[in-house]
Amino acid sequence: MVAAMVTTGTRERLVTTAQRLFASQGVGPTSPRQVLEASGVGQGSLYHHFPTKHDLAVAAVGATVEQALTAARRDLEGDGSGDPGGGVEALDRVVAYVTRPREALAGCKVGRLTSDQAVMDDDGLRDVVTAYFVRLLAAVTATLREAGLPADAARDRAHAAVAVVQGGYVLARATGDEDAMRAAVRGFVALLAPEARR
Amino acid sequence: MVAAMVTTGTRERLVTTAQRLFASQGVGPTSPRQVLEASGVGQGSLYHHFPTKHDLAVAAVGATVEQALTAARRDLEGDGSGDPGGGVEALDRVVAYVTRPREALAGCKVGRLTSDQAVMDDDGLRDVVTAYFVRLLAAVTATLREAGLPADAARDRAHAAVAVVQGGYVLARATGDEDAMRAAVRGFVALLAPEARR
DNA sequence: GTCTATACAATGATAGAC
DNA sequence: GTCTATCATTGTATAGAC
Repeated sequence: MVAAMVTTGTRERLVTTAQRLFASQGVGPTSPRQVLEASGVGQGSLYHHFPTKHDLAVAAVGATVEQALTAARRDLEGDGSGDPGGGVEALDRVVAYVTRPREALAGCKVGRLTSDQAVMDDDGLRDVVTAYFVRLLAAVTATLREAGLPADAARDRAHAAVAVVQGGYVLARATGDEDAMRAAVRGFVALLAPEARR
Repeated sequence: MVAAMVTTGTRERLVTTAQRLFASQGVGPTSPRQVLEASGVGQGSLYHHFPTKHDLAVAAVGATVEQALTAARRDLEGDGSGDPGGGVEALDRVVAYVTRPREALAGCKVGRLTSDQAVMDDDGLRDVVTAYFVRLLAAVTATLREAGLPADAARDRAHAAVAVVQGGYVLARATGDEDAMRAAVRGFVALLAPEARR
């Protein structure tokens, strides 16, 4: 209970450094050597805390996924009152989620991993990515149901909403223009909530 | 004029093999050695035709992009008559484009490259990817204008349409479920063309 | 727990014979 | 144009001292 706060240790530094490198280069192309050099720890330290690259990747990708999911839920959850009008209306929360400013040119920290062969070939890592999208889709679907959509429509539109964001990242990176994501989101929102209060 | 047909040579075999490997593993993770072994040619042959991996990648990615663009245009172009009713209506052609059956679990052969650091760090390769999406977006935008949308709305909805397809690939790969792409597309089409003739 | 040194395979390419 | 042999570098660890 006393030592619990002092955890800005080597292990944590390795994880945050790995998160940063994974986000910018992907998991496959990032070597353990790069991580230890960028974090300033020695060879032995990394392999003490994380015997293999897989172990480091699970820790770093897991942390990234938790952070991303937390951010999405902040957008999507109402005030819990259940009262229409008690918080922001459900459809507006979905609009808030898709329109949230994003670093479009960097790509989605999680979505990009679906093209990372080192991730998809590793059962443990792939499961972390799968769980992220399953939970994200469930949250968006629930919010759309709250907005009054029937189950099938809610499910399909939730998939479309998340896909527009993911595809927006792809378009922004491909064209080198972060407005490409904004255009995609605008096009979708105009259809989903034509009267959206902006 | 005589020799022009006999071109099922070593060079072409290398390109098609590279296309296949790039599509399944990405460009970065595919080694020249894998390409020459899979195509059955010798070390020297590959490096004779393509002095560097970059040269091989430009040829293979360029071919893939041309094929993808040709397929998209087949969906999007009318019969050229300009007559409403002379061919399939413009909005239906956009619906045809987004609903075309795709190997969702494999990911988009071009879109995946935006997460491939080896591609994005190479000016020549990145330009090929950029050109693909610029031309694809232009084609979808033009078709939506033909459908009667004003310029801004056509541009935004075209971005949304292409993003839904790209994001559909991401969702399908992430969840391991090819229906995820179909759900995203269905959700989008229900909004874009509620009365779509299916 | 952390450090330096080392091992061993794969990558991307070159050399030079045929 | 194609082949075999070779090479320098990087990736992923392991060994063993402190």
